[in-house]
Amino acid sequence: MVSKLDTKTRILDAAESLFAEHGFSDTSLRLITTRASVNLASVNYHFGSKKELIQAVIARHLELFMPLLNEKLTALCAQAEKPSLLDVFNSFVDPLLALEQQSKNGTVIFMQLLGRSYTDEQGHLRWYTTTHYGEVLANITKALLKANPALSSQELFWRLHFTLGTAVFTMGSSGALMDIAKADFNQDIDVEGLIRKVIPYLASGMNTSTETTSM
Amino acid sequence: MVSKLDTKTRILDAAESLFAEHGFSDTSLRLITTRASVNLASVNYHFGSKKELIQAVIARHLELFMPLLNEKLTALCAQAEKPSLLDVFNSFVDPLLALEQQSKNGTVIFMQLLGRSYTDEQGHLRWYTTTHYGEVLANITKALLKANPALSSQELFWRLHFTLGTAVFTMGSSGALMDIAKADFNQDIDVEGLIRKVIPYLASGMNTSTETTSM
DNA sequence: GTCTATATTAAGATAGAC
DNA sequence: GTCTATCTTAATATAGAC
Repeated sequence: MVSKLDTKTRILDAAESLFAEHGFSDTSLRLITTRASVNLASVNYHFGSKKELIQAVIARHLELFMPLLNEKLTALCAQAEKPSLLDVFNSFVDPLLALEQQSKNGTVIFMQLLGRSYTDEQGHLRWYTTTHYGEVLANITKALLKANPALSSQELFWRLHFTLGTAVFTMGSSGALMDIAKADFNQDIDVEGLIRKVIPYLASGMNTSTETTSM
Repeated sequence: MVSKLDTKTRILDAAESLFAEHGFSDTSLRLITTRASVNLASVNYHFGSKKELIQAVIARHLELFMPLLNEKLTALCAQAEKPSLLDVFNSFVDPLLALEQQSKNGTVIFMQLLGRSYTDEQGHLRWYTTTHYGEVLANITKALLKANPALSSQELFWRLHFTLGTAVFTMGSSGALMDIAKADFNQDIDVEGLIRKVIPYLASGMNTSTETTSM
């Protein structure tokens, strides 16, 4: 079985890139099975329905990403009495880049799926994530609070979602953004470069004081 | 003609809220016409196609929002030699809130449409906006550069998109976020409150220096 | 497990009477 | 301008042979 990837994997690979590119609704099973070079009926045989295929695609990424992130965060919290916000956000870099190895463009696809899962009708993601990875989410807030103890849990809640929005939108449209950067500024930047570019922005937002400051 | 809104407006009103809620693809013409209490065929009579209806919905918001924003920005640039970043971002508040008067939940719907226009396959928006409102976009960058002259045009490009991501995501999912805030923190916040809460975050990100800083 | 063939449903769009 | 009725296409899903 070294020869070729099995049908189930081929479907997952094709589905994830098409979902990320066109969204869930605009990606038909015919499109998926054609790209995967498998029979149309095999999706329902292996996954039961399109809905369950969507879940499987998202789950495959989360299963790789979440444990890696959890490791990094617990290590950071164990080692540093008061980590910097940059340290906390930098903990996301390796787990995100690890997705590149699982599938081509894995990092970008993962972020696009995150964004679509939040907005598209199929917003099961929030529920799925919190029930399956509640511990990791708790560790994220724990690390951020160690880095910035002045944050109230309310403020942390809001800023976490501001952060998520920036990250999802930026990485999700990274293809277009990198193209523009190349055309307008002759700037070559890859996914890792983009991640490292957005992190200071995120850290700054998480760090700012609530009061109206003079700038 | 004081009695009832005309068919065309009824369709636009129904379509915009459904598009914002379910996305373009997941909203059928049948759903729209049912909610608008008009005949199915009237969409094609008045707009030609679903695609053109989508454009019309977006255009109606932009036509109200963009001139208002332009006024604020030019006034700010004329009046202040070096406006603060908070001043620049505060210029968006009134134009955004003006959308509330055009249609119920207009502000949130507008931001949701912005987000969907960027991600959904129907990403004509970037083209439409730049060709129709290039002057306003230029004034946005002009104001930001006056407020933070240290920004290179490259950095400004990236941070503008970080900003857009935060705003679109936050406002677009504001319904869910406000519900959670109420349930978890007993915090009552409305759309204007949310806008005012995100602005310091945006200003901070736009202000931060590129260098790795100690935090 | 994989294939062909087909059932079923729902979508966008239009013709033509009023 | 508005309505009913219908055309055409494409989607998900399944039955049943191999």
